[in-house]
Amino acid sequence: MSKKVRVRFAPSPTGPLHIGGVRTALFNYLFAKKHNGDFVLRIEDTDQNRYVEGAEDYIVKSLNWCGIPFDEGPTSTTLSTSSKNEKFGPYRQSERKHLYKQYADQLIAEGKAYYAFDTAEELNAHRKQHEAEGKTFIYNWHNREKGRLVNSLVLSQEETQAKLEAGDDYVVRFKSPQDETLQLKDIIRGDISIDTNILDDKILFKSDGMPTYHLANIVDDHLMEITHVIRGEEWLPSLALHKLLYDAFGWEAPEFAHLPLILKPTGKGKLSKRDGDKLGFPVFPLAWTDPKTNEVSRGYKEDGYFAEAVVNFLAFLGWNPGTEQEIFSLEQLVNDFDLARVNKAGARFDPDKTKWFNHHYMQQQLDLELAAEFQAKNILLKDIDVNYIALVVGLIKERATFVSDFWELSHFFFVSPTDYDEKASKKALKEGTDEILNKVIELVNSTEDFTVENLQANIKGWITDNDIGFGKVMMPLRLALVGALQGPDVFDIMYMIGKAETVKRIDALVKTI
RNA sequence: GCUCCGUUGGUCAAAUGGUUUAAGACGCCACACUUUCUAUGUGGAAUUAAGGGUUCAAUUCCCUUACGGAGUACCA
Repeated sequence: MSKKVRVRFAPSPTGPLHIGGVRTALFNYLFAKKHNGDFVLRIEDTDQNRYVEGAEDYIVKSLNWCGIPFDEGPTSTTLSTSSKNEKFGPYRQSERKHLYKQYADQLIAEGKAYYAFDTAEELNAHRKQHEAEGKTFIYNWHNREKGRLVNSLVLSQEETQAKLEAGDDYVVRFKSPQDETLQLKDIIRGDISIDTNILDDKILFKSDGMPTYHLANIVDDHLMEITHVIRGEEWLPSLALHKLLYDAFGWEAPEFAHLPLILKPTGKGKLSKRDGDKLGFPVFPLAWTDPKTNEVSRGYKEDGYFAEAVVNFLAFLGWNPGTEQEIFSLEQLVNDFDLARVNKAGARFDPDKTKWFNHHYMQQQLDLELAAEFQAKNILLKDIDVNYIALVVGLIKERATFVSDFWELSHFFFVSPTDYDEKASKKALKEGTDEILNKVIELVNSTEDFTVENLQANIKGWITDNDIGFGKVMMPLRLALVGALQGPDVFDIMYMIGKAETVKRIDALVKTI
Protein backbone atom coordinates (compact mmCIF):
# COMPACT_ATOMS: atom_id res chain seq x y z
CA MET A 1 0.00 0.00 0.00
CA SER A 2 2.74 2.45 0.81
CA LYS A 3 5.15 3.38 -1.93
CA LYS A 4 8.85 2.89 -1.67
CA VAL A 5 10.45 5.84 0.06
CA ARG A 6 12.49 7.98 -2.31
CA VAL A 7 14.18 11.20 -1.24
CA ARG A 8 16.48 13.54 -3.07
CA PHE A 9 19.26 15.90 -2.19
CA ALA A 10 19.20 18.67 -4.78
CA PRO A 11 22.07 21.12 -4.51
CA SER A 12 23.01 23.53 -7.21
CA PRO A 13 26.62 23.42 -8.37
CA THR A 14 27.46 27.01 -7.49
CA GLY A 15 30.43 26.29 -5.26
CA PRO A 16 31.52 24.02 -2.45
CA LEU A 17 28.86 22.29 -0.43
CA HIS A 18 28.25 24.16 2.80
CA ILE A 19 28.11 22.22 6.06
CA GLY A 20 24.39 23.04 6.26
CA GLY A 21 23.94 21.39 2.90
CA VAL A 22 25.80 18.36 4.14
CA ARG A 23 23.40 18.13 7.03
CA THR A 24 20.43 18.30 4.68
CA ALA A 25 21.99 15.49 2.66
CA LEU A 26 22.63 13.51 5.83
CA PHE A 27 19.05 13.82 7.06
CA ASN A 28 17.78 12.75 3.65
CA TYR A 29 20.13 9.79 3.68
CA LEU A 30 19.16 8.77 7.22
CA PHE A 31 15.48 9.01 6.44
CA ALA A 32 15.84 7.02 3.23
CA LYS A 33 17.90 4.24 4.80
CA LYS A 34 15.71 4.07 7.85
CA HIS A 35 12.79 3.28 5.56
CA ASN A 36 14.74 1.10 3.13
CA GLY A 37 14.35 3.77 0.51
CA ASP A 38 16.46 5.42 -2.17
CA PHE A 39 18.64 8.45 -1.77
CA VAL A 40 18.89 10.40 -5.01
CA LEU A 41 21.37 13.14 -5.89
CA ARG A 42 20.00 15.62 -8.37
CA ILE A 43 22.02 18.53 -9.66
CA GLU A 44 19.96 21.69 -9.96
CA ASP A 45 21.89 23.57 -12.59
CA THR A 46 19.10 25.51 -14.25
CA ASP A 47 21.02 28.74 -13.75
CA GLN A 48 23.97 28.59 -16.13
CA ASN A 49 25.22 31.95 -14.93
CA ARG A 50 26.02 30.57 -11.54
CA TYR A 51 27.59 27.34 -12.63
CA VAL A 52 30.99 26.76 -11.04
CA GLU A 53 33.54 24.36 -12.42
CA GLY A 54 34.24 21.42 -10.14
CA ALA A 55 31.33 22.02 -7.80
CA GLU A 56 29.44 18.90 -8.78
CA ASP A 57 32.51 16.77 -8.36
CA TYR A 58 33.06 18.36 -4.98
CA ILE A 59 29.52 17.50 -3.90
CA VAL A 60 29.94 13.87 -4.87
CA LYS A 61 33.28 13.59 -3.13
CA SER A 62 31.92 15.20 0.00
CA LEU A 63 29.02 12.80 0.27
CA ASN A 64 31.35 9.88 -0.21
CA TRP A 65 33.79 11.13 2.38
CA CYS A 66 30.95 11.40 4.89
CA GLY A 67 29.92 7.85 4.06
CA ILE A 68 26.50 8.84 2.75
CA PRO A 69 26.67 7.86 -0.92
CA PHE A 70 23.66 8.30 -3.16
CA ASP A 71 21.85 5.41 -4.77
CA GLU A 72 21.10 7.31 -7.93
CA GLY A 73 22.84 10.36 -9.30
CA PRO A 74 24.67 11.97 -12.18
CA THR A 75 27.89 10.02 -11.80
CA SER A 76 28.78 6.68 -10.36
CA THR A 77 30.50 6.75 -7.01
CA THR A 78 33.00 4.40 -5.49
CA LEU A 79 30.55 3.42 -2.85
CA SER A 80 27.43 3.16 -4.91
CA THR A 81 26.96 1.24 -8.09
CA SER A 82 24.01 2.62 -9.96
CA SER A 83 24.64 5.85 -11.81
CA LYS A 84 22.35 6.06 -14.80
CA ASN A 85 18.83 4.99 -14.40
CA GLU A 86 16.63 4.47 -17.43
CA LYS A 87 13.51 5.23 -15.55
CA PHE A 88 14.50 8.26 -13.49
CA GLY A 89 17.60 9.74 -15.05
CA PRO A 90 19.33 11.82 -16.13
CA TYR A 91 20.06 13.60 -12.87
CA ARG A 92 21.30 16.96 -14.05
CA GLN A 93 18.52 19.38 -14.79
CA SER A 94 20.51 20.83 -17.66
CA GLU A 95 20.28 17.39 -19.27
CA ARG A 96 16.57 17.26 -18.63
CA LYS A 97 15.98 20.60 -20.28
CA HIS A 98 13.77 19.14 -23.00
CA LEU A 99 11.33 17.81 -20.42
CA TYR A 100 10.17 21.01 -18.86
CA LYS A 101 8.69 23.08 -21.65
CA GLN A 102 5.78 20.75 -22.28
CA TYR A 103 4.69 21.12 -18.68
CA ALA A 104 4.79 24.90 -18.87
CA ASP A 105 2.81 24.71 -22.11
CA GLN A 106 0.30 22.43 -20.48
CA LEU A 107 -0.39 24.95 -17.76
CA ILE A 108 -0.74 27.74 -20.28
CA ALA A 109 -3.18 25.69 -22.33
CA GLU A 110 -5.24 25.09 -19.22
CA GLY A 111 -5.21 28.76 -18.27
CA LYS A 112 -3.12 28.11 -15.16
CA ALA A 113 -0.12 30.01 -16.43
CA TYR A 114 0.52 32.78 -18.92
CA TYR A 115 3.15 34.50 -21.02
CA ALA A 116 4.71 37.69 -19.71
CA PHE A 117 6.82 40.06 -21.77
CA ASP A 118 7.86 42.59 -19.13
CA THR A 119 11.55 43.34 -19.12
CA ALA A 120 13.66 43.26 -16.00
CA GLU A 121 14.00 47.05 -16.19
CA GLU A 122 10.25 47.56 -16.34
CA LEU A 123 9.71 45.31 -13.36
CA ASN A 124 12.39 47.06 -11.39
CA ALA A 125 10.75 50.36 -12.15
CA HIS A 126 7.42 49.05 -10.87
CA ARG A 127 9.04 47.80 -7.69
CA LYS A 128 10.78 51.10 -7.08
CA GLN A 129 7.66 53.07 -7.69
CA HIS A 130 5.65 50.93 -5.31
CA GLU A 131 8.35 51.19 -2.74
CA ALA A 132 8.37 54.95 -3.01
CA GLU A 133 4.64 54.88 -2.31
CA GLY A 134 5.18 52.61 0.65
CA LYS A 135 3.58 49.66 -1.08
CA THR A 136 4.81 46.24 -2.04
CA PHE A 137 4.79 45.30 -5.67
CA ILE A 138 3.38 41.85 -6.19
CA TYR A 139 3.11 40.42 -9.65
CA ASN A 140 -0.26 38.74 -9.22
CA TRP A 141 -3.94 39.58 -9.52
CA HIS A 142 -3.27 42.92 -7.80
CA ASN A 143 -1.43 44.12 -10.88
CA ARG A 144 -1.37 41.64 -13.65
CA GLU A 145 -4.46 42.85 -15.48
CA LYS A 146 -4.23 46.53 -14.67
CA GLY A 147 -2.66 47.29 -18.01
CA ARG A 148 0.74 48.34 -16.76
CA LEU A 149 2.12 44.90 -17.24
CA VAL A 150 2.61 43.21 -20.56
CA ASN A 151 1.35 39.67 -20.59
CA SER A 152 -1.00 37.33 -22.37
CA LEU A 153 -3.76 38.11 -19.89
CA VAL A 154 -4.01 41.73 -21.02
CA LEU A 155 -2.87 41.28 -24.59
CA SER A 156 -5.20 39.89 -27.18
CA GLN A 157 -4.50 36.45 -28.45
CA GLU A 158 -3.30 37.91 -31.73
CA GLU A 159 -0.97 40.35 -30.02
CA THR A 160 0.48 37.61 -27.90
CA GLN A 161 0.93 35.36 -30.87
CA ALA A 162 2.61 38.15 -32.81
CA LYS A 163 5.06 38.80 -30.00
CA LEU A 164 5.92 35.15 -29.72
CA GLU A 165 6.42 34.82 -33.44
CA ALA A 166 8.54 37.96 -33.52
CA GLY A 167 10.85 36.21 -31.12
CA ASP A 168 10.32 38.64 -28.24
CA ASP A 169 11.73 37.50 -24.91
CA TYR A 170 9.08 36.05 -22.69
CA VAL A 171 8.72 34.17 -19.46
CA VAL A 172 5.94 31.91 -18.28
CA ARG A 173 4.31 32.89 -15.04
CA PHE A 174 2.11 30.82 -12.79
CA LYS A 175 -1.32 32.32 -12.25
CA SER A 176 -1.71 32.17 -8.53
CA PRO A 177 -5.25 32.10 -7.22
CA GLN A 178 -7.10 34.90 -5.51
CA ASP A 179 -8.76 34.81 -2.10
CA GLU A 180 -7.91 31.29 -1.09
CA THR A 181 -6.46 30.01 2.12
CA LEU A 182 -4.10 27.12 1.68
CA GLN A 183 -3.67 24.51 4.37
CA LEU A 184 -0.14 23.19 4.16
CA LYS A 185 1.48 20.39 6.08
CA ASP A 186 5.05 20.10 7.21
CA ILE A 187 6.29 17.03 9.05
CA ILE A 188 8.40 19.12 11.40
CA ARG A 189 6.25 22.20 11.78
CA GLY A 190 2.74 20.86 11.54
CA ASP A 191 -0.02 22.85 9.89
CA ILE A 192 0.67 26.13 8.16
CA SER A 193 -1.95 28.27 6.53
CA ILE A 194 -1.24 30.74 3.77
CA ASP A 195 -3.38 33.43 2.16
CA THR A 196 -2.90 33.15 -1.60
CA ASN A 197 -3.37 36.88 -2.05
CA ILE A 198 0.19 37.53 -1.00
CA LEU A 199 1.61 35.03 -3.46
CA ASP A 200 3.58 36.22 -6.47
CA ASP A 201 2.88 34.90 -9.93
CA LYS A 202 6.24 33.17 -9.89
CA ILE A 203 8.18 32.66 -13.07
CA LEU A 204 8.17 29.03 -14.10
CA PHE A 205 10.05 29.32 -17.34
CA LYS A 206 12.81 31.78 -18.03
CA SER A 207 13.48 33.68 -21.23
CA ASP A 208 16.68 31.72 -21.73
CA GLY A 209 14.65 28.58 -22.30
CA MET A 210 15.38 27.05 -18.90
CA PRO A 211 12.82 26.36 -16.22
CA THR A 212 13.19 28.02 -12.85
CA TYR A 213 13.84 25.98 -9.76
CA HIS A 214 10.16 26.05 -8.94
CA LEU A 215 8.99 24.31 -12.09
CA ALA A 216 11.95 21.99 -12.44
CA ASN A 217 11.82 20.74 -8.88
CA ILE A 218 8.13 19.89 -9.06
CA VAL A 219 8.41 18.17 -12.42
CA ASP A 220 11.49 16.22 -11.40
CA ASP A 221 10.21 15.24 -7.99
CA HIS A 222 7.08 13.95 -9.68
CA LEU A 223 8.91 12.12 -12.46
CA MET A 224 11.45 10.69 -10.06
CA GLU A 225 8.68 9.56 -7.75
CA ILE A 226 10.05 11.40 -4.77
CA THR A 227 7.94 10.65 -1.71
CA HIS A 228 9.47 13.02 0.83
CA VAL A 229 11.06 16.40 0.29
CA ILE A 230 13.48 17.18 3.09
CA ARG A 231 15.12 20.55 2.62
CA GLY A 232 16.26 23.68 4.43
CA GLU A 233 13.93 26.14 6.08
CA GLU A 234 14.75 28.76 3.48
CA TRP A 235 12.31 26.93 1.20
CA LEU A 236 9.37 27.20 3.53
CA PRO A 237 8.03 30.38 1.91
CA SER A 238 7.96 28.55 -1.46
CA LEU A 239 5.96 25.66 -0.13
CA ALA A 240 2.62 27.25 -1.01
CA LEU A 241 3.65 27.74 -4.63
CA HIS A 242 4.90 24.21 -4.87
CA LYS A 243 1.70 22.79 -3.46
CA LEU A 244 -0.28 24.89 -5.91
CA LEU A 245 1.80 23.51 -8.77
CA TYR A 246 1.20 19.91 -7.76
CA ASP A 247 -2.50 20.69 -7.64
CA ALA A 248 -2.38 22.41 -11.02
CA PHE A 249 -0.82 19.35 -12.61
CA GLY A 250 -3.17 17.07 -10.76
CA TRP A 251 -0.26 15.27 -9.17
CA GLU A 252 -0.03 13.89 -5.69
CA ALA A 253 2.40 16.02 -3.71
CA PRO A 254 5.16 14.44 -1.65
CA GLU A 255 5.37 15.06 2.06
CA PHE A 256 7.50 17.99 3.14
CA ALA A 257 9.91 18.54 6.00
CA HIS A 258 11.75 21.83 6.39
CA LEU A 259 14.90 21.59 8.45
CA PRO A 260 15.91 24.36 10.86
CA LEU A 261 18.79 26.57 9.84
CA ILE A 262 22.30 26.34 11.20
CA LEU A 263 23.21 29.66 12.77
CA LYS A 264 26.51 31.40 13.39
CA PRO A 265 28.28 30.52 16.68
CA THR A 266 28.18 34.18 17.67
CA GLY A 267 26.22 37.13 16.44
CA LYS A 268 23.31 36.95 14.07
CA GLY A 269 22.26 35.10 10.99
CA LYS A 270 22.90 31.80 9.40
CA LEU A 271 26.29 30.23 9.19
CA SER A 272 28.28 31.50 6.24
CA LYS A 273 31.60 30.84 4.61
CA ARG A 274 33.15 33.92 6.20
CA ASP A 275 32.44 32.71 9.72
CA GLY A 276 34.81 29.83 9.30
CA ASP A 277 37.69 32.07 8.32
CA LYS A 278 36.88 34.52 11.07
CA LEU A 279 36.37 32.12 13.94
CA GLY A 280 38.83 29.46 12.91
CA PHE A 281 36.83 26.39 11.97
CA PRO A 282 35.83 24.89 8.64
CA VAL A 283 32.38 25.33 7.18
CA PHE A 284 33.03 22.93 4.33
CA PRO A 285 33.53 19.17 4.42
CA LEU A 286 36.52 19.24 2.11
CA ALA A 287 38.96 21.98 1.27
CA TRP A 288 37.98 23.99 -1.77
CA THR A 289 39.97 26.16 -4.10
CA ASP A 290 37.92 28.72 -5.91
CA PRO A 291 38.64 28.24 -9.62
CA LYS A 292 38.42 31.97 -10.31
CA THR A 293 40.18 33.58 -7.37
CA ASN A 294 42.28 30.64 -6.22
CA GLU A 295 41.10 31.44 -2.75
CA VAL A 296 41.30 28.36 -0.54
CA SER A 297 38.63 27.46 1.99
CA ARG A 298 39.56 24.92 4.59
CA GLY A 299 37.70 21.65 4.97
CA TYR A 300 36.93 19.34 7.86
CA LYS A 301 38.83 16.51 6.29
CA GLU A 302 42.01 18.48 5.76
CA ASP A 303 41.75 20.07 9.20
CA GLY A 304 42.01 16.62 10.71
CA TYR A 305 38.42 15.81 11.56
CA PHE A 306 37.22 12.25 11.27
CA ALA A 307 34.22 11.68 9.02
CA GLU A 308 32.45 9.84 11.86
CA ALA A 309 32.81 12.89 14.09
CA VAL A 310 31.49 15.24 11.44
CA VAL A 311 28.50 13.02 10.77
CA ASN A 312 27.82 12.66 14.48
CA PHE A 313 27.84 16.37 15.28
CA LEU A 314 25.90 17.23 12.15
CA ALA A 315 23.21 14.76 13.13
CA PHE A 316 22.87 16.53 16.47
CA LEU A 317 22.35 19.92 14.86
CA GLY A 318 18.60 20.02 15.00
CA TRP A 319 17.98 16.42 15.92
CA ASN A 320 18.40 14.38 19.07
CA PRO A 321 17.34 10.89 20.02
CA GLY A 322 15.56 11.90 23.22
CA THR A 323 17.91 9.73 25.26
CA GLU A 324 21.22 10.54 26.87
CA GLN A 325 23.18 8.86 24.13
CA GLU A 326 25.29 11.27 22.11
CA ILE A 327 27.75 9.03 20.36
CA PHE A 328 26.20 7.55 17.27
CA SER A 329 27.65 5.60 14.41
CA LEU A 330 26.06 6.08 11.02
CA GLU A 331 24.24 2.76 11.40
CA GLN A 332 22.88 3.77 14.78
CA LEU A 333 21.74 7.07 13.34
CA VAL A 334 19.92 5.28 10.54
CA ASN A 335 18.26 3.12 13.13
CA ASP A 336 17.23 5.90 15.53
CA PHE A 337 16.58 8.80 13.19
CA ASP A 338 13.10 10.24 13.19
CA LEU A 339 11.93 13.43 11.49
CA ALA A 340 9.42 13.91 14.28
CA ARG A 341 12.34 14.51 16.63
CA VAL A 342 13.82 17.30 14.55
CA ASN A 343 13.65 20.69 16.23
CA LYS A 344 11.85 23.65 14.78
CA ALA A 345 14.23 26.35 15.97
CA GLY A 346 17.53 27.15 14.31
CA ALA A 347 20.61 25.69 15.95
CA ARG A 348 23.71 27.69 16.69
CA PHE A 349 26.82 25.96 15.51
CA ASP A 350 29.28 25.04 18.29
CA PRO A 351 32.89 24.50 17.17
CA ASP A 352 33.95 23.36 20.66
CA LYS A 353 31.47 20.55 20.70
CA THR A 354 32.67 19.51 17.29
CA LYS A 355 36.18 19.20 18.67
CA TRP A 356 34.92 17.18 21.57
CA PHE A 357 33.33 14.72 19.14
CA ASN A 358 36.60 14.51 17.27
CA HIS A 359 38.51 13.85 20.46
CA HIS A 360 36.12 11.05 21.20
CA TYR A 361 36.48 9.42 17.80
CA MET A 362 40.24 9.84 17.99
CA GLN A 363 40.29 7.46 20.94
CA GLN A 364 38.55 4.79 18.87
CA GLN A 365 41.05 4.88 16.04
CA LEU A 366 43.72 2.22 15.78
CA ASP A 367 47.10 3.44 17.05
CA LEU A 368 48.85 2.03 14.04
CA GLU A 369 46.62 3.92 11.62
CA LEU A 370 47.04 7.15 13.51
CA ALA A 371 50.77 6.51 13.61
CA ALA A 372 50.93 6.13 9.85
CA GLU A 373 49.08 9.39 9.41
CA PHE A 374 51.31 11.08 11.97
CA GLN A 375 54.40 9.79 10.23
CA ALA A 376 53.21 10.94 6.83
CA LYS A 377 52.82 14.46 8.17
CA ASN A 378 56.25 14.77 9.80
CA ILE A 379 59.53 14.45 7.92
CA LEU A 380 61.35 13.94 11.19
CA LEU A 381 59.52 10.64 11.61
CA LYS A 382 60.35 9.35 8.16
CA ASP A 383 62.90 6.77 9.28
CA ILE A 384 61.32 5.77 12.55
CA ASP A 385 59.64 2.38 12.94
CA VAL A 386 55.91 2.92 12.65
CA ASN A 387 55.34 0.38 15.41
CA TYR A 388 57.34 2.55 17.79
CA ILE A 389 55.29 5.57 16.71
CA ALA A 390 52.13 3.58 17.34
CA LEU A 391 53.24 2.91 20.92
CA VAL A 392 53.86 6.62 21.39
CA VAL A 393 50.45 7.45 19.92
CA GLY A 394 48.88 5.04 22.38
CA LEU A 395 50.40 7.00 25.23
CA ILE A 396 49.47 10.49 24.09
CA LYS A 397 46.34 10.33 22.00
CA GLU A 398 44.00 10.68 24.95
CA ARG A 399 44.94 14.31 25.22
CA ALA A 400 44.83 15.04 21.52
CA THR A 401 41.97 16.27 19.38
CA PHE A 402 43.73 16.08 16.03
CA VAL A 403 46.64 14.13 14.61
CA SER A 404 48.25 17.53 14.17
CA ASP A 405 48.41 17.79 17.98
CA PHE A 406 50.64 14.74 18.18
CA TRP A 407 54.01 16.34 17.59
CA GLU A 408 53.69 18.85 20.36
CA LEU A 409 52.51 16.10 22.65
CA SER A 410 55.20 13.60 21.78
CA HIS A 411 58.34 15.21 20.30
CA PHE A 412 60.40 14.11 23.30
CA PHE A 413 59.87 10.48 22.35
CA PHE A 414 61.80 11.17 19.19
CA VAL A 415 64.28 13.93 19.94
CA SER A 416 66.11 15.02 23.11
CA PRO A 417 65.07 18.32 24.65
CA THR A 418 67.26 21.16 23.46
CA ASP A 419 66.23 23.59 26.16
CA TYR A 420 64.24 23.64 29.34
CA ASP A 421 61.06 25.52 29.96
CA GLU A 422 61.89 28.46 32.20
CA LYS A 423 58.90 28.29 34.49
CA ALA A 424 59.21 24.54 34.78
CA SER A 425 62.88 24.80 35.65
CA LYS A 426 62.13 27.21 38.42
CA LYS A 427 59.55 24.86 39.82
CA ALA A 428 61.54 21.65 39.46
CA LEU A 429 65.12 22.60 40.13
CA LYS A 430 65.88 23.11 43.81
CA GLU A 431 68.83 22.89 46.13
CA GLY A 432 70.23 19.37 45.87
CA THR A 433 68.47 18.42 42.66
CA ASP A 434 71.76 17.56 40.99
CA GLU A 435 72.58 14.99 43.69
CA ILE A 436 69.12 13.48 43.37
CA LEU A 437 69.40 13.20 39.62
CA ASN A 438 72.82 11.63 39.84
CA LYS A 439 71.34 9.04 42.13
CA VAL A 440 68.53 8.47 39.66
CA ILE A 441 71.13 7.85 36.96
CA GLU A 442 72.62 5.17 39.17
CA LEU A 443 69.24 3.61 39.72
CA VAL A 444 68.47 3.63 36.01
CA ASN A 445 71.84 2.11 35.19
CA SER A 446 71.37 -0.59 37.78
CA THR A 447 67.98 -1.60 36.36
CA GLU A 448 68.98 -4.73 34.47
CA ASP A 449 65.65 -5.71 33.00
CA PHE A 450 64.58 -2.30 31.68
CA THR A 451 60.79 -2.41 32.08
CA VAL A 452 58.30 0.13 33.33
CA GLU A 453 57.57 -2.07 36.34
CA ASN A 454 61.20 -2.47 37.35
CA LEU A 455 61.98 1.20 36.87
CA GLN A 456 59.00 2.13 38.92
CA ALA A 457 59.89 -0.30 41.68
CA ASN A 458 63.47 0.89 41.85
CA ILE A 459 62.89 4.61 41.78
CA LYS A 460 59.71 4.74 43.82
CA GLY A 461 61.23 2.33 46.29
CA TRP A 462 64.27 4.51 46.70
CA ILE A 463 62.11 7.61 47.17
CA THR A 464 59.99 6.07 49.90
CA ASP A 465 62.87 4.31 51.59
CA ASN A 466 64.77 7.56 51.91
CA ASP A 467 61.70 9.67 52.54
CA ILE A 468 62.63 12.18 49.84
CA GLY A 469 59.28 13.26 48.45
CA PHE A 470 58.00 12.46 45.01
CA GLY A 471 57.93 16.01 43.73
CA LYS A 472 61.61 16.53 44.39
CA VAL A 473 62.50 13.58 42.19
CA MET A 474 59.77 13.29 39.61
CA MET A 475 59.57 16.91 38.56
CA PRO A 476 63.27 17.35 37.70
CA LEU A 477 63.26 13.91 36.15
CA ARG A 478 60.36 14.90 33.90
CA LEU A 479 62.10 18.14 33.07
CA ALA A 480 65.21 16.22 32.05
CA LEU A 481 63.30 13.84 29.83
CA VAL A 482 60.78 16.23 28.30
CA GLY A 483 62.20 19.71 28.70
CA ALA A 484 58.96 20.83 30.31
CA LEU A 485 56.46 19.69 32.91
CA GLN A 486 54.17 17.85 30.57
CA GLY A 487 53.62 14.53 28.88
CA PRO A 488 52.53 11.08 29.95
CA ASP A 489 53.90 8.98 32.80
CA VAL A 490 57.68 9.47 33.26
CA PHE A 491 58.30 5.76 33.58
CA ASP A 492 56.60 5.16 30.27
CA ILE A 493 58.83 7.81 28.70
CA MET A 494 62.01 6.27 30.14
CA TYR A 495 61.02 2.85 28.96
CA MET A 496 60.21 4.09 25.48
CA ILE A 497 63.39 6.07 24.87
CA GLY A 498 65.56 3.39 26.47
CA LYS A 499 68.21 3.25 29.14
CA ALA A 500 71.06 4.97 27.32
CA GLU A 501 68.96 7.91 26.16
CA THR A 502 67.39 8.26 29.60
CA VAL A 503 70.78 8.49 31.27
CA LYS A 504 72.02 10.88 28.62
CA ARG A 505 69.09 13.24 29.13
CA ILE A 506 69.33 13.26 32.92
CA ASP A 507 73.02 13.87 32.72
CA ALA A 508 72.46 16.71 30.27
CA LEU A 509 70.17 18.45 32.74
CA VAL A 510 72.56 17.93 35.65
CA LYS A 511 75.29 19.62 33.65
CA THR A 512 73.19 22.77 33.28
CA ILE A 513 72.62 23.13 37.01
C1' G B 1 7.59 47.35 4.81
C1' C B 2 4.92 42.70 3.94
C1' U B 3 4.51 37.16 4.63
C1' C B 4 5.88 32.85 7.09
C1' C B 5 8.64 30.25 10.89
C1' G B 6 10.72 30.22 15.61
C1' U B 7 11.95 31.56 21.23
C1' U B 8 13.97 26.20 27.92
C1' G B 9 21.11 27.86 31.21
C1' G B 10 26.82 31.00 27.28
C1' U B 11 25.78 26.79 23.38
C1' C B 12 23.23 21.97 21.85
C1' A B 13 19.02 20.39 24.31
C1' A B 14 15.28 16.59 27.44
C1' A B 15 10.76 16.95 29.70
C1' U B 16 4.33 17.63 24.99
C1' G B 17 -0.86 19.55 31.38
C1' G B 18 0.53 16.65 37.21
C1' U B 19 6.45 12.22 41.54
C1' U B 20 10.47 18.40 37.95
C1' U B 21 13.52 21.49 44.16
C1' A B 22 13.29 21.63 34.89
C1' A B 23 17.52 15.64 32.53
C1' G B 24 22.02 15.12 29.85
C1' A B 25 26.16 17.07 26.82
C1' C B 26 29.79 21.05 25.28
C1' G B 27 32.01 25.23 27.45
C1' C B 28 33.19 27.64 32.19
C1' C B 29 34.80 27.42 37.56
C1' A B 30 36.65 24.49 41.81
C1' C B 31 38.77 20.23 43.83
C1' A B 32 41.14 15.42 43.20
C1' C B 33 44.52 12.03 40.74
C1' U B 34 50.23 11.46 47.95
C1' U B 35 54.84 13.41 39.75
C1' U B 36 53.31 17.23 35.03
C1' C B 37 48.94 18.17 32.09
C1' U B 38 45.87 20.43 27.40
C1' A B 39 43.64 14.06 29.62
C1' U B 40 40.54 11.59 33.36
C1' G B 41 37.37 11.72 37.83
C1' U B 42 34.20 14.38 41.30
C1' G B 43 31.56 18.63 42.42
C1' G B 44 29.59 23.66 41.28
C1' A B 45 27.41 28.06 39.00
C1' A B 46 23.88 28.78 35.13
C1' U B 47 17.59 28.17 31.68
C1' U B 48 11.35 27.88 30.74
C1' A B 49 11.74 35.95 26.63
C1' A B 50 7.69 39.43 28.89
C1' G B 51 2.59 40.15 29.97
C1' G B 52 -2.20 38.29 29.84
C1' G B 53 -5.59 34.28 29.70
C1' U B 54 -7.68 28.65 29.80
C1' U B 55 -7.24 24.95 33.88
C1' C B 56 -7.64 22.16 40.27
C1' A B 57 -2.68 22.26 37.76
C1' A B 58 1.21 25.07 32.57
C1' U B 59 7.91 24.72 30.08
C1' U B 60 3.74 22.10 27.81
C1' C B 61 -2.78 24.96 25.22
C1' C B 62 -4.60 30.20 23.47
C1' C B 63 -3.73 35.65 22.75
C1' U B 64 -0.62 40.11 22.73
C1' U B 65 4.15 42.27 22.81
C1' A B 66 9.35 41.84 22.31
C1' C B 67 13.32 39.51 20.10
C1' G B 68 15.55 36.20 16.41
C1' G B 69 15.51 33.92 11.58
C1' A B 70 14.01 33.08 6.63
C1' G B 71 11.57 34.64 2.23
C1' U B 72 10.08 38.69 -0.67
C1' A B 73 15.04 37.71 -8.28
C1' C B 74 14.09 35.69 -15.50
C1' C B 75 19.12 32.36 -7.79
C1' A B 76 18.68 27.92 -6.05
